[in-house]
Amino acid sequence: MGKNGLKRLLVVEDDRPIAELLKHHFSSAGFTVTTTTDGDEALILIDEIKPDLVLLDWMIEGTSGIEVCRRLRRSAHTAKLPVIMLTARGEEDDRVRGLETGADDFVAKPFSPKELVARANALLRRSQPNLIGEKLSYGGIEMDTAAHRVRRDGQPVNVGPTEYRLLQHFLRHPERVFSRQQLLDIVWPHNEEIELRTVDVLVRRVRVALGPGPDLLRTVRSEGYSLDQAK
Amino acid sequence: MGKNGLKRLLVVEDDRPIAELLKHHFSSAGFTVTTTTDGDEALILIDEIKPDLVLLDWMIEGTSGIEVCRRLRRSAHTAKLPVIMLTARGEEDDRVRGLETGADDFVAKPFSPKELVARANALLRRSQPNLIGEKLSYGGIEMDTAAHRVRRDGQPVNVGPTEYRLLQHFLRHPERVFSRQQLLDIVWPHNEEIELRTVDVLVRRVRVALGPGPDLLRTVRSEGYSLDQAK
DNA sequence: ACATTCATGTCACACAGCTGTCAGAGCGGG
DNA sequence: CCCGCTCTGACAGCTGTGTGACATGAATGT
Repeated sequence: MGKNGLKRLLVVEDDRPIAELLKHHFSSAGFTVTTTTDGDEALILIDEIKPDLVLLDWMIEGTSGIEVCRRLRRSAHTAKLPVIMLTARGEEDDRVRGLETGADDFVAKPFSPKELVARANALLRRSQPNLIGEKLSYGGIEMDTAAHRVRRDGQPVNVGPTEYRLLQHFLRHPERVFSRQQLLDIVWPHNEEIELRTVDVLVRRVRVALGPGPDLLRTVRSEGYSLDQAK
Repeated sequence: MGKNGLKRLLVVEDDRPIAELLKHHFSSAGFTVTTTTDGDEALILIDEIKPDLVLLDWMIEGTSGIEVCRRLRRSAHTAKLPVIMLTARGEEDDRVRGLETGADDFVAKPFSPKELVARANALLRRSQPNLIGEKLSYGGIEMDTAAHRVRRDGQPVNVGPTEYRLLQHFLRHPERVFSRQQLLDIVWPHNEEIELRTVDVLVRRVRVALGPGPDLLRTVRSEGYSLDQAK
């Protein structure tokens, strides 16, 4: 897993539009996405960037998707690397063969990007149990997403649902400024007709909830807020 | 994006009443709206007016909506152009196919104009974000645009928004002289009716903020300023 | 079903920090 | 030594943010 809780994803897909589509959706879902169109390059990239998950098109240039998957399974280093296979054909045969080669999941085109993201996250949760109980921490704040619990310096912290999501987002992307609008888009399920200033209030509530000690939610005037130790 | 922050929108819809409805609502929401009923004409218009967003009906004359979308994605120039698909049918199949072709969002008729506007704005926000964190540095000054933070020789530097933008511009173009007028145009959002001398003051404030040590902001008499190590 | 508690979004007001401008002093080149 | 340009400190106005209170609505417990 990358820093900041960002999940690294490698997309191996030679249909550029689809690759772009995937990149876009997975980026939005909090993945760091690398793409390649070539099977051999994929194997090299996997060594280099050590992704947490691979999306593998069935039919690609160079070494075929199915072959890439086999090789991954053969090497101890990558034997457990989660792989989702993509195929243009929806026949059961392919599905069976795909899973036989060691793919963890198998999605037929056309697919729904949302569903694919959901499956990817489900797979990550399964294959990296520490993800289901994601342990986020920064500057003395600890969040256990499994227990849905937050502590600061060991002391329990009480936050409401929205405050929790806000804090979680900051913990996943520390030391990075988000505008009020971005936070609304990300943290609020239905962001329509919600005042920007509401974010201020929520930030304050999180601050209060976190109790005394250094204020870790830095206000960046005219920009937004960030989770940050340094004042 | 057009001047005045007006967002250009192209509506491709052959049901005139609906097109009018859309035009009306999006105009109210601050969009400059162009409409067409024909897919082929849409492609031409997109080249001409370079919209920031396209609303694309599924079923239209000429080249179908789905095909228009595919072509947009194929061309590098328009590959990232945000597209929202509209369809009369609400079936998941269409939704999947719509997204597969590269549409960024998909709205089924009948739709709520308000919601559509909200989604359009959300999409625009997401498609033109400053997500990448630039690391700028020069002569001991470091700027992390993601964290919105500046250091000099490791020491945190406190600057206001305008000073930040000024410094950022210098860091992006070091060792290069900019006139006061140029700096006003670049750094100031609304540069109307602002005195040239004001730049002097801002430069000074940045100098002060950068603390002791060599003055990296070189005054070029009767020309302007530049970020420069050599005195 | 009801009562109660909790969470949430909004507002009004207070406050702090930022911003643009000015006038006078300082500086450098010719 | 003079002229033109730049630096500096002060200041008033303004924008953006912090804060407490409140009404509403959802969730919870009885």
